[in-house]
Amino acid sequence: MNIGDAAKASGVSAKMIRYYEETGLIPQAGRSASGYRTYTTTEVQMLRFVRRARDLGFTVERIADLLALWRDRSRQSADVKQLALSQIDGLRRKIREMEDMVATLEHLAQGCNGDHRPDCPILADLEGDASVVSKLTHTGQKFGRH
Amino acid sequence: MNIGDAAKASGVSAKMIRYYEETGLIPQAGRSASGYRTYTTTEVQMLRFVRRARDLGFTVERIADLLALWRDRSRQSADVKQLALSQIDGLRRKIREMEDMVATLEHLAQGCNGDHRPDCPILADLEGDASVVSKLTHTGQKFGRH
DNA sequence: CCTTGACCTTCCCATGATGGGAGGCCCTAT
DNA sequence: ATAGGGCCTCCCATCATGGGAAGGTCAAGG
Repeated sequence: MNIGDAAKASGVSAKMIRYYEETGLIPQAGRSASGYRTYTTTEVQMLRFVRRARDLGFTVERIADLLALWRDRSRQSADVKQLALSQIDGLRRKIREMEDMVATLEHLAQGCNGDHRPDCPILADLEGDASVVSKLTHTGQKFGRH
Repeated sequence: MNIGDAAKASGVSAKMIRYYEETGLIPQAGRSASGYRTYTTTEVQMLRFVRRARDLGFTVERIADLLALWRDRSRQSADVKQLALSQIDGLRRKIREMEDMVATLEHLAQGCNGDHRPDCPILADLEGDASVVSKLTHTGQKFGRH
């Protein structure tokens, strides 16, 4: 089948299929006499694998590792599990960071009455404590304020 | 003060300060006779504002909106709050997506014994159901499997 | 048989936020 | 005067993805 059908069947866009091939994530596809890439069901399955792994947040680099293990029939499941667990760790870390942001934003938004008046603790917080700035500019000061 | 000190005082790297200026997020800095950018405490405060907003996950584009409101003394706090709430929504959506990934990965990892044997439900899941592939390749089939 | 439209090819460009580095000028302290 | 550190601009890279142009290919229908 041609790249368009492989894209539909795998959920990976034709653009990305070419990109994955170019960067070596997947092997080079066969070519028809006229130069069209051709795909077998096995190759489509590999593309689905990639797609699924992307959906789970793996980077392309990690997916290369996963594909290597996939192909390696003498792999140890511990190696696969390790990749999955470290992926979970990475996701959890990012989740925590974003949860912190949400908590801060909620706190700030809660203090903002959200009406026609200009006063807003959100901006006040972003603006920061002016004393912090002057303190920092004091250490290593070369120019006075002007 | 020069860009290096402004960077230290604001927590924004000199590289990024130039980038923000180039893209119009912040106004062009003044220049010394020799062409060095010079910064006042007011400008450093603006940089701190940007930095803080970045820490809260706002994109540079959103920060431009925030800065506009910051400068607008006749702003309505409702507008600021709206930006904050929509930022919270965006973060929550991403958090939910990642939590789904974590849940799936945990489920898969839990079923993987993680030993020396090659069998692994994680890979099996990524591999997908072969019947799905053949079903998809059947609809719109142009080439048989070979 | 030829046209039409859908598909494929490669190549270049853009995104967003950030960093690295080269080549060259400037400033200050020794 | 020289050394070192700081600053300047310009170019390149990242990561995964899409857009689009210019041109070749293929199948269907007139």
